[in-house]
Amino acid sequence: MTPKPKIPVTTVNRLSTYLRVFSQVENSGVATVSSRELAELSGINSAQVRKDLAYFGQFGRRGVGYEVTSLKNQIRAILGLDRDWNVALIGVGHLGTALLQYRGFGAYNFNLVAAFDSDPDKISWELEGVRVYDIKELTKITKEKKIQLAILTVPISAAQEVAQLVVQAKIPAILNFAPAQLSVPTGTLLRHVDLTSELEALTYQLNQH
Amino acid sequence: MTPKPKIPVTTVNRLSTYLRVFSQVENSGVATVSSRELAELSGINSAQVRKDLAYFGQFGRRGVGYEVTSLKNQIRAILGLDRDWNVALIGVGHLGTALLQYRGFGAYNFNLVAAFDSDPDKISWELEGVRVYDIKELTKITKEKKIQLAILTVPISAAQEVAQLVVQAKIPAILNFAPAQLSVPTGTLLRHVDLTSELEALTYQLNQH
DNA sequence: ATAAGATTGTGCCAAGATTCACAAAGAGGC
DNA sequence: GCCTCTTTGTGAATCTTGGCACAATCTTAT
Repeated sequence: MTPKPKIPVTTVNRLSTYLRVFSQVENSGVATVSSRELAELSGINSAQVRKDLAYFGQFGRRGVGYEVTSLKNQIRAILGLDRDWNVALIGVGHLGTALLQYRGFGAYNFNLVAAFDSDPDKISWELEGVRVYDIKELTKITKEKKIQLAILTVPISAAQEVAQLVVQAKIPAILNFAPAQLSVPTGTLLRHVDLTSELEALTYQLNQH
Repeated sequence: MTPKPKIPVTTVNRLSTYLRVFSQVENSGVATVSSRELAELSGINSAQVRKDLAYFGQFGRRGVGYEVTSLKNQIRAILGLDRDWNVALIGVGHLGTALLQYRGFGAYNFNLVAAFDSDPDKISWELEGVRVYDIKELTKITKEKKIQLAILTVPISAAQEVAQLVVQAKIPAILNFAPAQLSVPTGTLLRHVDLTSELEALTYQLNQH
């Protein structure tokens, strides 16, 4: 039914940046903001800003700019942040524990509703109000708690195996922190955050003097 | 003197992926690998793989493929991983502490040689063998320990201010985990990892059914 | 009303990245 | 030595993304 707009992936990635800038601007009490100001605050070209926003509708007013609060809410809706998302964290090691404690996730629309591990010493613990379940219960708990996102913080050796369990449990999206190349069926969304490769991109450039 | 090859940034980002795949393949004892196999394991088009690798030299042998161990070392050298890098972690909160404990960094060529914070309760502590210094000592310790990379895990409110201190201390590269838009002078390298925006990219797609 | 000033939305082109497709080069069998 | 098979390296074609530049639209002042 929709006119099939074909939004570039790069545009979607930038929406988060705009959202961050809007929150910042909103706190300073400004009511409207122009694409030029937005460009300065985000480091993105102003024509790019206008084009990105125009993909989703005509949000601006010529001669004035964009109404901060209204556009912030529009972007939130586009990103699906006008509702809550239930998140599971799989792998309660160092990184997993830190993310459990990291209030950044819980703060907005992401509810960490369950954690999973295979280590009997960790199962049944409660960390920051989140219960740790046996990974064997993943499918059952996913249904019960309506989990829609899985954050993978398992060791590299277990990553592909656990990814398969996530797919079987019908969780439709994975954010993978394990430094492994995962293969999932089309239909499952997958994103990869690799701390080491971020550092490597920096050392590459440092290495070129 | 070099013929100025102009490597696309996207290519550099993929080198880390190839490196990961090579380590995996090497462990399974295979001596050579073709661009088609590499493509399957990495999810990247085989012509892309060949072109990426060809930017840096003629590493393959026609009819055979690429020699795994040799090419792995070549890529490591290109990324600057044939030598060690001294890393400082700034901001010893939940996420910072987790990264200190995360052996993934130390494992390869990244030596976490110092941590910094402004909280007197944390200063002088030692976590995982890494001493926590007062942020006021950043310039001094940077010189002493030859720090080349800074990982920023400070609260958003302090991020820009701390980034300025890092620049003043002449650390040439920053990996920023704070969900803030930092501005640094050209000459300082900056990369940004935002966990929330990664999740948002997923909810956007989930939201489109 | 009208004019001056600001700022959006977008057509168009340039730059960049990806993929195709094929000649060149090596391997291996006979 | 020659034929077949494999696989690289790369020119050309295609697709994607970015940025300029300007007409269209709105605001405000007089």
